[in-house]
Amino acid sequence: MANLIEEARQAVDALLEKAFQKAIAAGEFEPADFPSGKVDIPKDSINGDYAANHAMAGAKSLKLPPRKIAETLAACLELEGSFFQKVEIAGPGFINFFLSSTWYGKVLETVTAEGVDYGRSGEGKGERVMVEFVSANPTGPMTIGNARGGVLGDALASVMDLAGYNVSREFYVNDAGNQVDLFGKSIEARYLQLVRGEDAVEFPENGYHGNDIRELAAALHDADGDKYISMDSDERCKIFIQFGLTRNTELMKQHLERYRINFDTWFFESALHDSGYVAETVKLLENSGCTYEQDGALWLRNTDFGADKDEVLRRENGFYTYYAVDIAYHRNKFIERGFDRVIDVWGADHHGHAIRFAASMTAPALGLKDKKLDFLIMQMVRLVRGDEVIKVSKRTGKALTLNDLMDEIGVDACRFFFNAKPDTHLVFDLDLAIRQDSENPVYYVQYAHARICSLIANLVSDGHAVPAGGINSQLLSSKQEQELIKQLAAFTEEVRLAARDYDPSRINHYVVELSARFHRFYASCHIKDAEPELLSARLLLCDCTRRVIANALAVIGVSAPEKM
RNA sequence: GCGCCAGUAGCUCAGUAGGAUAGAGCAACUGCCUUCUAAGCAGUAGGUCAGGGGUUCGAAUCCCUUCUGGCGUGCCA
Repeated sequence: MANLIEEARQAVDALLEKAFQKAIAAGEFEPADFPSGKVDIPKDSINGDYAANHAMAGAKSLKLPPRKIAETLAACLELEGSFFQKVEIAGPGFINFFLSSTWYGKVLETVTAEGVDYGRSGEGKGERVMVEFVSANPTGPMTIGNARGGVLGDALASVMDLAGYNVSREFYVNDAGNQVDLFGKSIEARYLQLVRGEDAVEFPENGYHGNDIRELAAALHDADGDKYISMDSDERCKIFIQFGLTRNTELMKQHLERYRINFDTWFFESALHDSGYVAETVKLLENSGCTYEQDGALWLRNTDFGADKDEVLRRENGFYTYYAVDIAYHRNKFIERGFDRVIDVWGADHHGHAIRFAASMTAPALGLKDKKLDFLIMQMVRLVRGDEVIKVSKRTGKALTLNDLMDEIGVDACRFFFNAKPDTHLVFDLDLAIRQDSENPVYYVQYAHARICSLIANLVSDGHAVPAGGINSQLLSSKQEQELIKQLAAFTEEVRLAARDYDPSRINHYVVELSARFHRFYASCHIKDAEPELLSARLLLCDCTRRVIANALAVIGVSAPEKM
């Protein structure tokens, strides 16, 4: 549960404050408050491992030039026994701290002691969080957009779990509404075409043209033949919808499992209708006076809550709109199920809705004042093949499915590739994806892991053992060794930031950098032929690296092979 | 029109709760395997951080503005 970066930062701050008080006592500074500065990790370690800007921040209150303040503070510092071995003054007045072997040793001890839990922190304080993601329409197979939303939501949930939140993953199944009716009519048309011939039956306008619809119709026809012909269309569609939704939902579960996503709950929209919860929620809004009737429909006066337009809750025909259902659904998440925070992972094509919807959720009648609703809006995936842009649409059935994609590039590459920063437009080149082999960074990372596993196995078979601790960390003195250890130490902090920013792609970059540092270490430091004490220390360093790569890959759902 | 997101090396992208000389991978070029996995390492070359203003000790990062691209602005979800 240790955040080693945070500990080092706090250590710098504490050392400086102590030096500051000492300087005042010695009459070097006029009495003043300790200037609040920032402790950063410089890009170039020539500027130290940690850099403090307190001297610049305190220039005004102390009425002294920053460099002078820095020099005085540095002179008063007591580094004996601390995480640091020396400081330097540089640039406009930075105080640069250089880590000591005490700290490097502590990092390896911590990783060893925490094992699979290394990276975990109590940052989230057990706050109950729901991440709702994918939630693909059950009217067809999942697409490449769901591939992105899937890893994003899943990895976000993992990162938040590790950061100490109590996280639940949910898939919302839209098994009601217009789209579902259209789905039924599409299957019906394909079924009738099977019986009466393709040209004898008209396909509904805006229907779902995908092959999966034909397959559903064929499955019905294979099983029950012409049995549904004589039936009333409404009744027939009801049966077809039931059949199609059940089958599609089952398929989505299978494919998501293959994609290594396991939802805690599958929540069905129909349940909100059947239990009267939608009606109850709308009534609540109606009673609070923030609705009005116009053109026979019931409207929510959303402009009262800061939105740019009002919304229809109930149509003239008495049916509730998706908007009303969404409000009910989110009220259910917070009120009935008690989540403190809900994060919805939505595509950018819903961002307008997200803004207006967030406004609606502040309606006092809903009683969600202390609750937090956040949206993780991910930009669209642009599908291209070389220079050609491929237009995808579930309706026209031209989409590349998630399952096809997993067949082509594998689950690991797929998860790694789609775990990109949410707010960048992702260009997915099919040509590139298909020949994505050793060019893919996922292999670079997996190779590092496999390399370490093999290395350790060889040493163990030579009679060496991974030490449980107690190594001489002073021996790990090369630049490559120290850079590697610093990266190991950063994992917990990286997880914290990924959770804070809702950006799990940070873990990708982290683990690529960690692997790079390992490869550099490996190329410059031999282990097998090192002196016993050094061999032991390096062996532990390798083992810790293996551990952290595995932990990081686990967070983003990518496998860590022992052999490649 | 208004709103959201983006624009960084030839390509794909890091870096954005202000920090020091803007980084990596791919592609190009040069080295390194009879010794722990060469799916690797070391090096060369590549930049008006879209343009312009501002804020300050300091701006790719914050503010304003222009341009370009994607998306939204449904009684679809």
